[in-house]
Amino acid sequence: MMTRDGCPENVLAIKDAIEALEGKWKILIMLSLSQNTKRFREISREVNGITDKVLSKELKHLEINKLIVRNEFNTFPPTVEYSITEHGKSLELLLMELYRWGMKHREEVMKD
Amino acid sequence: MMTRDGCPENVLAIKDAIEALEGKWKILIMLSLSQNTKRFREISREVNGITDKVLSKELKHLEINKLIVRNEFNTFPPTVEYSITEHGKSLELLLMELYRWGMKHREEVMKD
DNA sequence: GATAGCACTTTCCGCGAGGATAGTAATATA
DNA sequence: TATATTACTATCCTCGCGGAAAGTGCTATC
Repeated sequence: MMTRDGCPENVLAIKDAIEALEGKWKILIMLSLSQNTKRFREISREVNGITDKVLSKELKHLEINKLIVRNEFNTFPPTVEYSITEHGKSLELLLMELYRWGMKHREEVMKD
Repeated sequence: MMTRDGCPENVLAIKDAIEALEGKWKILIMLSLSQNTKRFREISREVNGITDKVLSKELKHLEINKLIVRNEFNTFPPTVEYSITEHGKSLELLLMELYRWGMKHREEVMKD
């Protein structure tokens, strides 16, 4: 894995994985939606401190990455529902690994 | 894992893990050092396009995170060696997982 | 005597992410 | 009649990342 020749293409896949998760909000939004389908305003209330503009952008990003789906009903005050896809659920394993390493990492860095 | 109550602390560990790896250069530097101990100029030649300033910053970041060690010899033209720590090597598994999910992710996103 | 190499640091600069705020159409409620 | 709600979009502004380029102290080489 960590070999010279593996560099370019492997790194691209790794970067794609990181990019799908990085930033201040994506994980929080995914966790919020992992409970169940939610509407825009519900998410914005749950994910503390996020602005509408940023939430809207992040949701689009997650949708393009097929981690969530958007469902629009043309009701009179607009109704839009967001839910996690199967692919989105497959993140759970990766998040577990990140969590595991992250914990080890914190211990390692804390101890002088 | 992806439960409501797990949110705050789990997310911190996950974010630490992501933060240790995110950005344009960290993974490339780690891959370069995973081969063997190297000097500043060697890394800068191998990691294509990085500037001295950024490389210097990234190396500091990696050192603080105990993923690499810096060894300074006070020779007349300065000699400094960087090498991977045991903790740094423990990244390999995580990178494998990121790679695996990243590949699945690319397939998923590519197919319409 | 000029130049190159090393491991940085410093300064300047541009761009983009993201925060704050306000606006939109349409309806229900007070 | 005024206001709240919904899911956004638009505008403005600030901050920080990261690139380009040059400087530093000292030596070895041409």
